[in-house]
Amino acid sequence: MVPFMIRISRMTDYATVLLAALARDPEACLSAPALAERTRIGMPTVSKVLKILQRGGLVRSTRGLHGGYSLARPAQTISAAAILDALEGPVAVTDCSAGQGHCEIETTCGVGQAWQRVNLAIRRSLYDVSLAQLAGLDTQNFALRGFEQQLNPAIGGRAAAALRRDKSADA
Amino acid sequence: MVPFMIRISRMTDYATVLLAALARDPEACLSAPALAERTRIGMPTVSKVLKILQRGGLVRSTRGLHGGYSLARPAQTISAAAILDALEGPVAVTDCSAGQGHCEIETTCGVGQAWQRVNLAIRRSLYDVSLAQLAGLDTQNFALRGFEQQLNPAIGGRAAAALRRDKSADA
DNA sequence: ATAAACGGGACCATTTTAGTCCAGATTAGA
DNA sequence: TCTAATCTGGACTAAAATGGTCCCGTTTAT
Repeated sequence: MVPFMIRISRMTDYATVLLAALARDPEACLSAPALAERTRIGMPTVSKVLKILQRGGLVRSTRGLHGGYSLARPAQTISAAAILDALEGPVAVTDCSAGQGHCEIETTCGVGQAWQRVNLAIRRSLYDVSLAQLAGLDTQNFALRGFEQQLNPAIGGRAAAALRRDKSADA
Repeated sequence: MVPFMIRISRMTDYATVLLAALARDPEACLSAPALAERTRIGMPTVSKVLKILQRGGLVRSTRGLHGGYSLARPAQTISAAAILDALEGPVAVTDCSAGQGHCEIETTCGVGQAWQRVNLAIRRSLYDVSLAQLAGLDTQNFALRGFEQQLNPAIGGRAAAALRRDKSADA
């Protein structure tokens, strides 16, 4: 297969597997041990990842006896970008773009700006893949378009346009 | 600033800075020490990165006294993807997609396929940014369009257009 | 009360990354 | 031919990130 450039951390991988499992049982409240068994991922790890997803607002948790986890919203409305955000968090493209020091080279630092463009494009494509698709539940492409727009206008279906606006605003 | 998801390793960052410096002096043959001074990057590190770029075919080297480095081809024809490839090398998206073991979960492994799509989209956008743009030398967008298409028809320059087509077609 | 579950975070081992250094090969110029 | 400047390859170490485990406190149905 073609060489790839983006490395998804193993934790993120686990997250999608777990989310996929939840997506398959939308109404159920699955406990961490139950999910560990279904996914064959180590129980402590499952627990850890679910906690992260909970903080990220992607899953809803119920505590106490018979507690467990379920998706916070329909699988079609959870984008790959949202998953990545929850797991990897905001990451700067280059030290240069985030930091403020040692960048006293003449024109060199027009560099950062072009990477921005790359990242926006990437982000756009990430918004166009839903958990439902990742889980293989939704063979229809780009299903989340309408949904996400409705639920969260800030990031939603118009993500691409919004991002493009951001870009020019920041530039 | 907007949160980003892709982290570019520091080495890759250095690489773009070095390549940008070379791009600014297309005809010159700059030595590693000279580049180290211009970029304020540590000399040993500069040397290391340049060696990698040489192996990756992005830079041509001249040995011996008065030796040095220069771009192997015009800055417009070097894509961000090529730089990433040289530095980071082929990386699998998920362990799942590369490995063969421990993936005996039922339907879970429809997962890999959707990530592929994400990665292709990313790759496409990576092809649409040239070193010239990264270096801030080419304010005109998508300059490598014709070039790279000519060099490698399989991945060529219509990437952006193709991307746009993908999106609107599926909407 | 109790047992099963989530929540937060400390903790360590392993891997990856960054950066340095050295010895060998190459070549222009004196 | 000799020398000095340069690239080439790889070994090596220190630091940081990552993956994974464990513990203890809180919550809650029975």
